[in-house]
Amino acid sequence: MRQSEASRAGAGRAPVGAAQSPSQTQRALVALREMIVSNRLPPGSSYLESELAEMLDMSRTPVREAAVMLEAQGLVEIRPRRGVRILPLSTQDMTEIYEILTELEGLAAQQAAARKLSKKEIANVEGALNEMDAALATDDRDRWAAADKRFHDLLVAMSGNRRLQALVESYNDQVHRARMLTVHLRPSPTRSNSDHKALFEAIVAGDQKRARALHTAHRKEAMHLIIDLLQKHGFHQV
Amino acid sequence: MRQSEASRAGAGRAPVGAAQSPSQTQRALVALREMIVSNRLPPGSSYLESELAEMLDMSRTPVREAAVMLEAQGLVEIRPRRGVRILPLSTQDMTEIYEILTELEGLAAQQAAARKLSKKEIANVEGALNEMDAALATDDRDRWAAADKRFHDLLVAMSGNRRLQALVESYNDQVHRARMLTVHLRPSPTRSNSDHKALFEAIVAGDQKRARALHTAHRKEAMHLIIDLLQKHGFHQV
DNA sequence: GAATTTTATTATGTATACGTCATTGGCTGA
DNA sequence: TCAGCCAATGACGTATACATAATAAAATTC
Repeated sequence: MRQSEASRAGAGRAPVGAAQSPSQTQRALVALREMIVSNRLPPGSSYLESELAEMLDMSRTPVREAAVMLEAQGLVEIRPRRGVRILPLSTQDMTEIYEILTELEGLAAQQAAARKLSKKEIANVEGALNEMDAALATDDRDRWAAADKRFHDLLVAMSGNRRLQALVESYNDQVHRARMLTVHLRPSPTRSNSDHKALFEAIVAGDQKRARALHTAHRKEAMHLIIDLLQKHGFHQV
Repeated sequence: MRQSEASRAGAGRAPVGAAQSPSQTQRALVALREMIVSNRLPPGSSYLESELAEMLDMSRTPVREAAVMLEAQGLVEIRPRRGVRILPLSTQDMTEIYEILTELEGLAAQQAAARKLSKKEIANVEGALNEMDAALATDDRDRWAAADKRFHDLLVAMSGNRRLQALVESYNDQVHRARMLTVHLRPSPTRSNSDHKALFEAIVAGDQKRARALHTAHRKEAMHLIIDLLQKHGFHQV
């Protein structure tokens, strides 16, 4: 029946340098995370394990396993007999997360400044910066947000601390919805772009103190901007 | 057979104000984490899911679920067909974790200083400080380590940021083994105690900058101490 | 008519079943 | 003796089965 198709499709998909085998659990994890982050499973809504299993065309087992992982990441809550609930974030939650992110990314910026960056790393960051400028010129907010995310991801990767990278990614997932929401409500992020450039210069120059200070200030500002916007527009939860 | 005894025992145990229901998964999670951080399951060793299930007298399902959670926490690695492996930490790993911890606890100290602490909070911290002094007087290292941990846990709790608390706890679990190991190798932690007191004074005085700086310095020192000790004694992995 | 008890439904937690794939030991051939 | 192949064992991933507990619904009594 259904499962056999699905597993064959899954097994047969593996293209050229496929990672390992896309296990059902992995599929569920990726699919659910994507659906949550993209707001297709809206915050506050609940789903029975069996519903999700049917959605993803697999049995409850891998869905459950993925749900456990997502709960560990703070994206959902598993409530006995009431299904998997997509966690909404209050402004309080947002504050908690941004405080942590600010801190961790500040550390990343400092460590990145302490390193000797490769040509490729520099080129990648410059690519992201240019992309942001281009997006700004046409006021393409989604494109800008994507490039902004890329810039921050690259920066954290440059820290060389893998755990730091994973951690920041995880928390970014949690606030992604809110960020996407406010990116269309906020004023044009010209200031943000110049911040990024100054920060990058400090990193390349190896000025650790300055890199950290600039980044921390940048993030704090972004945090206040987002939280104020959410409150002004009456989103007490996202 | 076995399971029926076990489940009856589990269901029947729930004493007076029992949390929720001690599900098998919860039991497995708690038991495994305890065995790992206490070094009863030594780093580098591997266990088949079926072995662990037998150890804990339950089926593979809850063991697997708990293993997934522990993997998310970074304590184990699930290797297909090779069992659940207790992750050893290299000095590189220790460095990564301590860098993050230093940062997060520094933030916690700052935020604690920004708050008005309750009488109870202050009393608790003072209790831990006294306990450390007492332990120091008899050079009871295990007792000192327990009080030290309590001090740091209290401090993070005082930040008021729940996520920060959970995060720090999680990373502390990961380095717990190494800390226990070195606490017997290090010189008497008199310096540590005076550091703690100065830090606490800064927090009570509401001096955020100073609280953070003191804490960061304290943690950095501890990190170097531990890593140097491990290297000097030839532990390249723990 | 309302409240309470009883029954029925249903989702979950956990055990078990089962096919697949990897690894290991033996066997064959040189 | 050793390299390479093959078979067999076994662990895992995932599906399914099943008992339990909770909720919803229905029925009965005052």
